[in-house]
Amino acid sequence: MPTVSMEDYLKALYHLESRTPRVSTTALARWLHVAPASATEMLRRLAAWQPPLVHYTPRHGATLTPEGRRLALRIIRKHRLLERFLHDILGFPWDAVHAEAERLEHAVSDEFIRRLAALLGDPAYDPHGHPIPGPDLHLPPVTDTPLLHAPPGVPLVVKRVSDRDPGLLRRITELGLHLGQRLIVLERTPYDQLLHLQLEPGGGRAVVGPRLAQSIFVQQVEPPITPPPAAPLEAHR
Amino acid sequence: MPTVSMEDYLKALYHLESRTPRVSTTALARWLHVAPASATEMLRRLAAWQPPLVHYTPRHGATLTPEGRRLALRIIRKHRLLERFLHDILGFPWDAVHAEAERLEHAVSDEFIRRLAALLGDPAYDPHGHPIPGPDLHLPPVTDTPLLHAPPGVPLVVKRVSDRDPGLLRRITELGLHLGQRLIVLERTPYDQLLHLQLEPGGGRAVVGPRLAQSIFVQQVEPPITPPPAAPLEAHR
DNA sequence: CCCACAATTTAGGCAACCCTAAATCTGGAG
DNA sequence: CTCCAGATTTAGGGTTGCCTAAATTGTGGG
Repeated sequence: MPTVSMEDYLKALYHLESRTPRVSTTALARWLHVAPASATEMLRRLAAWQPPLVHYTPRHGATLTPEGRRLALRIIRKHRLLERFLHDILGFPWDAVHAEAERLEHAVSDEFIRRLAALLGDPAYDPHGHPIPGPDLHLPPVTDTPLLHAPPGVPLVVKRVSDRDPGLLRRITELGLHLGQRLIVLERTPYDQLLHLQLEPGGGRAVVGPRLAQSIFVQQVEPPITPPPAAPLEAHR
Repeated sequence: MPTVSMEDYLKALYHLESRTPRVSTTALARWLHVAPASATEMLRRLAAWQPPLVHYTPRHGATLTPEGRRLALRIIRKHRLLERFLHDILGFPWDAVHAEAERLEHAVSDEFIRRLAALLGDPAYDPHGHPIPGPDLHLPPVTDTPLLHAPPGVPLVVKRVSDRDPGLLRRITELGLHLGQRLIVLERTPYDQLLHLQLEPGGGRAVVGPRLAQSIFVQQVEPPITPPPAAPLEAHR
């Protein structure tokens, strides 16, 4: 695999921080497919940066500093705008844009990105539904949840899908799912091993396993003010 | 300055070979702004490649092998298509596209270039008038000559300009010159120190020194047999 | 024909990445 | 409160580039 740059480490830290406030060396290494020792080395470098890009306490993980977060978001902006370009203008399928953008994001200048954003009409989301940080690097709040944890019986919309695994994206497409797709969770088998879905409109059916259900993010369609008092099917978490 | 990759060495060798069949270490090093020792090192590596990318005789310079030339042309194709894109679609001024393309050419995939070429309508020339190798890496024969050596008194057209020096490009623009510009060499002072030009139509005048005159390539207007290929899309800004 | 000088290569180092194998911590089970 | 397994870091190397300084070598002028 191609070598991983400092920028990739910042991006990875940013993504991982949304799950755990402190990111462990191992989690970082696994995310980037490098050896733990390589992650340690880079964390030391990032912490030694002037100004520091991470707070790093050996053996206790790391967090991005504001400056580190700023740099991470700049790259994420580049990445997602490039994905829009690759998809909308060059016509790449959505399972191919990630890998291509991954290489380009390190090569494009800020000026390039300014012009590209203007050309694309300052899009707010990438082809997988991830929000694109604005020029000021702001992001809208997250309002979707993994399909895996979505309540059954209520109408949902697909808002976002993970993009790192092309195979996953292809499977999602094959299931007839796409951004904006409406669906309802009909039934979940014990331990969330399988989710039975009804796609709307058209009433198609689909069954997804937990890995897929964790990679698809949905939102309720009629934003509920009052949760239905009727006893719902038991909710697993 | 950013680090220079193996691909850059191949490109440099390709360009330099059009001047001297055998390229010296020093010429290569100067072209890439690296120390001679760095060029020596890379020549050894390129010659040790499997298959060899250069024929290298220590102390007597190097030549590209067919395989090396093929790789060089692939990158040049990427570079020039990217320049067209940056200029025509993103609106970069023509003195800025080279530097940007220089970074991007190493990051884009072949698939990206296929799609980009289609989007652009398979252009034959980059914004500076350099021919773009086709997918088969073929190039049209060179039919232009440096303005410096153009005959006086006959109508000429600007066909191509060197692109490595943004300052030069800016000066060319300021002089009122652009691709397709018609002109006549009125007079050359001894030793080609200065060329007096008449621009047509409009009859403007310009005086250029030898450096500029060597960076501008022209062709006589009443073309011998072959009609000039379609000029690249509109002129730069 | 020789020798000095310019061109080139060699020697020895540095930076950013990577890895494996061998220490060394840390935290949770008992 | 101990002890161990897993997590992490350290040690020692590798690769692609780059550089300076010190040999070399080839060649053109005398």
